[in-house]
Amino acid sequence: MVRLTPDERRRQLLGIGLRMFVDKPVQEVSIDAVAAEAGISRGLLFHYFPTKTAYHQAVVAAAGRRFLRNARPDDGATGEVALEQVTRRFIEQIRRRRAFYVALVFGQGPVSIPTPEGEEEFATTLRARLADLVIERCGYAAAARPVVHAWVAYVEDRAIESSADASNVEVTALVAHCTRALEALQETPTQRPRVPLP
Amino acid sequence: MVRLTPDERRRQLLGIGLRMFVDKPVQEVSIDAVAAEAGISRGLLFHYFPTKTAYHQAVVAAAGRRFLRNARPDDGATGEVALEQVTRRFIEQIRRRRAFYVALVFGQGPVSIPTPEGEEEFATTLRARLADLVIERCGYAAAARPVVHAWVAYVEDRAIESSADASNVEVTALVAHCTRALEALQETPTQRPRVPLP
DNA sequence: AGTGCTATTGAGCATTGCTCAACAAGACGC
DNA sequence: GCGTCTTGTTGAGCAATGCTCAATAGCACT
Repeated sequence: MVRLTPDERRRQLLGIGLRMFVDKPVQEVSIDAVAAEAGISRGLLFHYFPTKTAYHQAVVAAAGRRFLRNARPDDGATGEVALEQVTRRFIEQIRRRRAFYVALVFGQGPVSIPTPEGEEEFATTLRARLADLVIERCGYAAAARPVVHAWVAYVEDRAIESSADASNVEVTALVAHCTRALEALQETPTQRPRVPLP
Repeated sequence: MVRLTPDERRRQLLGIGLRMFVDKPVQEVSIDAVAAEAGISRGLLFHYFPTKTAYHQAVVAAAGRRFLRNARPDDGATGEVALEQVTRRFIEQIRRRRAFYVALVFGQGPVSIPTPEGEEEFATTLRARLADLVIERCGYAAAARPVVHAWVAYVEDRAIESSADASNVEVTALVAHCTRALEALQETPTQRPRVPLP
C-alpha cells in the first residue's frame, strides 16, 4: 500500500487517463483498468473523482490545458512575432501528437478548461482560450473574436489533416499560410452577400 | 409484442439514439433506457448492433448523413450559386439544431460516415464529404482540398458560435462572409513565411 | 391448418459504476 | 519508543449495465 499526496495521486490518475483514453473511448475504458494501471483500488478513484464522467472530463481538461500552455508565445513577444509563435507551436504540437489531440481535445466537443486558481468558476474551451491569447498578445481587436475563434478551428484542421510525416519546411509554409490567412479572414467583409439573391 | 421490418426497427432505434445522445454522453445512456424508449427488450438491440459503441457510432453516422443531405445544393446549381447554397444550408442547419449538432457531429471527432450502398468499405467524415461536395459542385480544384476541408471547419465554428437567436439578416451576412472567405483563403499563399525567421 | 422463416424475448452471467464502514501509513507530541 | 490523530486507502458489497443464447411468437405462404 503506497500512500501519496492527494496532489500526486490526482496527477498520476490524470496522467494514466491521458494515456488510456487515446486508443479507447470512454465507455470502453473501465475504472478497474485505470485503477489496476495505477496500482490502487477502484474505491480510491471515486475518492478523487465523484463519477467516471467527471474523471474523463478532468482528463480532457488536463489535455486541453497542456496544449494551451505549450502554445503560449515567449514572454516578450507581441504582434506578428507572437502570432507566428502561437500558430507554429499549436500546429507542431498537434502534428507531433495527432492521435492524442484528436482523441482528447478535438473529439470532445466543447470541453471546459477551467482557468486555474480562484477565478470564479469561469470555464471555456481550448479554442476560446487560444482566441483570447491571440487577441491579447498579438494585438487583435476584441471585435474580431468570432473570426479569430473560427480561425483557430481552421488552423486546427489544417494541422490535423496535414500528414505527420511531412518535413519541417512544409510546417513553416503552413504556419506562414495560416498567419496570413488570419489577416485575410479579418479583412473579408461580413456585410453584403456577394451573390445577390433572385 | 410488435414485429417490425428490420429496416423499420433499425430506423426507429437510430431515431431514438438521435434524441437520447443529445443531452447525455454515451456512457450515461444505458441500453436499457434505449430499449425501454423503443418498447423492446435489451436483447433485440444487440441483434441490430453488435455492441453499444457500434450503436452509438451508427447514430452519429446517421446524424452526419442527415446534415450532409440537407446541405446539398439544388440539382441544377453550380459554381458560386451552389457554394452559396451549401454554405447557407450548412450554417442554417447548425444554428437551427445547435445542441444536436454539437453533441452528435462536432463532439465526436473523426466519425466515419459510410457512403450508402455497395461502395467498397469507403468511409469518411462530414467535413471530408462537404469538402468533396464543394470541389465537385462549386468548381474548386482538387488541389485546394486541404483549404476547403479546413474552411468547412471555419464555417462550422462560425455557425456554432454565432448565437442562435440572431436574425435571418445576420445569417445572410455570415454566409456572404464565408463564401468570400473561401476565396480569400484559397488565394492566401502557402509558400513563404511572412515573418522571416532570424 | 400447417409449415418455414425470423423478429423478438427473457433468463442468465460477468463486469461495471459506485458506496461506505473499516483499516493503516505517516506526522506529531510526549 | 509509544500513543494518538489525521487522512489516504482498502475491500466487501450492491444495483445496474453490457452482452449471450436458446426458446418463443408473429407473419407469409402453401
